[in-house]
Amino acid sequence: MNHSGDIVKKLTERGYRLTPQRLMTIAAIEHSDGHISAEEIYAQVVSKYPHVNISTVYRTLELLKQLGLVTDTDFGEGRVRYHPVGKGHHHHLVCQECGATVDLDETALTPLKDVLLREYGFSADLRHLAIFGRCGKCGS
Amino acid sequence: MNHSGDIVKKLTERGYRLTPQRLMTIAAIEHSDGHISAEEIYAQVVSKYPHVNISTVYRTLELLKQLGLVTDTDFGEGRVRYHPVGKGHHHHLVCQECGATVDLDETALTPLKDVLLREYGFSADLRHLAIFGRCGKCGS
DNA sequence: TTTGTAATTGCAAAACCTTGCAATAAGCCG
DNA sequence: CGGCTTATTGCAAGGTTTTGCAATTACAAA
Repeated sequence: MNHSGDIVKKLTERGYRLTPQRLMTIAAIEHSDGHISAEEIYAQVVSKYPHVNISTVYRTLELLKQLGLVTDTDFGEGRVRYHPVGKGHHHHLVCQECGATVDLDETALTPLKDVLLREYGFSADLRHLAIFGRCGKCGS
Repeated sequence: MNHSGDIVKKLTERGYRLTPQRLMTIAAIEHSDGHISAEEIYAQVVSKYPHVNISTVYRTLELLKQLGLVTDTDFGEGRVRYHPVGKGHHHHLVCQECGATVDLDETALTPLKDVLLREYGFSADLRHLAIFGRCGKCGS
């Protein structure tokens, strides 16, 4: 498991510049509970660096996503939430009826990943998914 | 397998009103190749009924989605594409490197669906998914 | 430490989708 | 057919995210 600072290290390794905007965006993600929205990140960044633009936050998030350092997940809230890959791998079951969410271990998706690789030669990026449906309490 | 007209039938059965806006939106979906965007639907509707508003198209799509008559799938294009459920069930593997997409049979997701139901009592709505990753040609 | 260069940012605008509200019209009933 | 009720629509505004472009700045190299 990675720890705080890993994202910064990987950015420098790959030759990306360490701007204050990027550092603060990364800090917000790493210090979050692991499911933070762009707006929430932006609020934290602005509180210490008022003239930062939210589009810079979005561009940093896009970069981190491309580099495989964060995942973005749509929980059906009308906005996406970000998760540092280093903070552990899991998925979510989201009930569309009552809104309840249950964590799902990474291994639940492993068989599917293996089948896609074996039968289609396709390396699926199945990280931090939100799977929608109906939970037991809400019936079939 | 359903055929054209099924969506309209189900709407009336459930007591929804058959407005011209809805009928034209439904026709556009049913006559499409099965992966049509809201903007494309809207263009078709407007060509015959110029004063229709795109928010009405979106509301109809949301309704059809709730009723399980269409699926909406994000292929990573910045907009969602709609598919009439009656036109057959399948998924897509989308290569994030070269953009190639491969169809995947519905059955590939059945084991996962079964596990979620058995072990979590969760009835997952795994219809017409886009699974992102890297295809064989683009390497692991 | 200064300079040069190209990556990065801020800003403004736009794309996609949703929502509140008053006006409209579908379908029921007489 | 005509009126009634309430679902549905159009409009305008707003939320989330992306993008083009000129200005800025991180970092490498002198």
